[in-house]
Amino acid sequence: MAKNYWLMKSEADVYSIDDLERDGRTMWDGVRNYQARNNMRKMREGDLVLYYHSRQTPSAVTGIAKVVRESYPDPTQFDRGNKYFDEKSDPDDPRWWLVDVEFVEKLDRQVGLPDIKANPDLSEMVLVRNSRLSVQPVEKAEYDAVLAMARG
DNA sequence: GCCAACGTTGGC
DNA sequence: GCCAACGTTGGC
Repeated sequence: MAKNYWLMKSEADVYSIDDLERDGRTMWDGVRNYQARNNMRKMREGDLVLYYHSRQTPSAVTGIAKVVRESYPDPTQFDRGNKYFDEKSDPDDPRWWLVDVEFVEKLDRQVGLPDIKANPDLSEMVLVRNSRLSVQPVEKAEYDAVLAMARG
């Protein structure tokens, strides 16, 4: 099966590419949106991820990560007291799933949203068309185009 | 900090 | 099953 490409958003001041670099890998917990969850369930080990910072100016792709563990139930949904606790989720049929991702690279040059929007080859990116989805599929051509911009 | 766009909830 | 009300995300 061919490798797939994705984009995952993180609030820059909550968990940045620098945090991922320091930790090496992380559980992508706390996603509570069905479309985003469904996308994570489609991820396969080795898929590559554009790491995107929202809530910075400008928001931007700042790095690359890799899927290193395929989807499994998000433990925070069963952890009463955790901010992501979901009392409606049944342990025998978990509602929320996540993947583990590993740090690959921090981009020397971030690719800002205005630049992405200005690139006609990227006008169909989910990021441009539905700005709120936090885990999105990315076409290989789009992935390559973003990295080409990062590398000048 | 504001608010538009979007997703979810719940009353009917 | 519709849709108004509400909450959240994220660009600006």
